[in-house]
Amino acid sequence: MRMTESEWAVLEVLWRGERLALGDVVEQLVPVTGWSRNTVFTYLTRMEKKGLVTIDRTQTKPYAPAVRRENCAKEERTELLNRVYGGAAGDLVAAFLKETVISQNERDRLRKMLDDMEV
Amino acid sequence: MRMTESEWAVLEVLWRGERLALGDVVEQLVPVTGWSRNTVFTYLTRMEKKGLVTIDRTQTKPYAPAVRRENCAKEERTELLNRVYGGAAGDLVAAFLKETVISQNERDRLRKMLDDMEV
DNA sequence: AAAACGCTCCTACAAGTGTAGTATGATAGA
DNA sequence: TCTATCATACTACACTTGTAGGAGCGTTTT
Repeated sequence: MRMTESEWAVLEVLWRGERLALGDVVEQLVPVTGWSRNTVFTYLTRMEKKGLVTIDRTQTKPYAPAVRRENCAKEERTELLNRVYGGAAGDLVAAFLKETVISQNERDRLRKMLDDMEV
Repeated sequence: MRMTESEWAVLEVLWRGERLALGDVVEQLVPVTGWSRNTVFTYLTRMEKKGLVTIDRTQTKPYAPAVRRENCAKEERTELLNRVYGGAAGDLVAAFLKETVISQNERDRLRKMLDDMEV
């Protein structure tokens, strides 16, 4: 299931470190989103139901992510790849390369990755 | 605004060619989605309101996309790039390369693109 | 202790999405 | 021409998402 941008924003905060108290989450999220404290709380509890967040109610800092960032990133990548490019990764990568400026270093890194794929 | 998978599916059909009659859309969409004819119709009219579809009610084949596939693909790419990678295209491309098998030809093409970016 | 503040819970409500059913008019075969 | 089918329009309804408000409870600060 695709995540909304709001949910991603919440997780982004949780991914930044250890368990957090509501106040911590609010503090980091409000400048970005402008949400009220209750809105943040609602997101957290709804996301618990969906298995995106864990809430350990015995702790003073109950909130933590229930999913790993890299897994979510992968799902998002795969979803885009399949839906928009029918799985043709070459095309997708080409599109990104075409429209983005990538530094010398990055280019070298990518070239190396391509080379390593040989055989 | 992000499009849902369902909306993408509808557009995918419209992008395949010229104007279509409802029956045409239904015929191509139902095998993939299993939706009822009415559901298809509802999507089309709702998507007209959102500016995703044009309906020319004077024609026998009234339905056509209102947006170009490549533009939508670009939006989706950009959205992913920014939300998940904070704009770092190199990382995103690297992630795709790492997890996907890309043919010899594709690799050459991508290498060439990287080379062409020099200076 | 009374006031103030933070946390949790419950409730709410509009807009958007998924998924049709129904009614009505147009059309095309039988 | 009668009937079956298609298209369009309108309506519906549950669920999700965005965005809180209020009530009750524990804690900290006067």
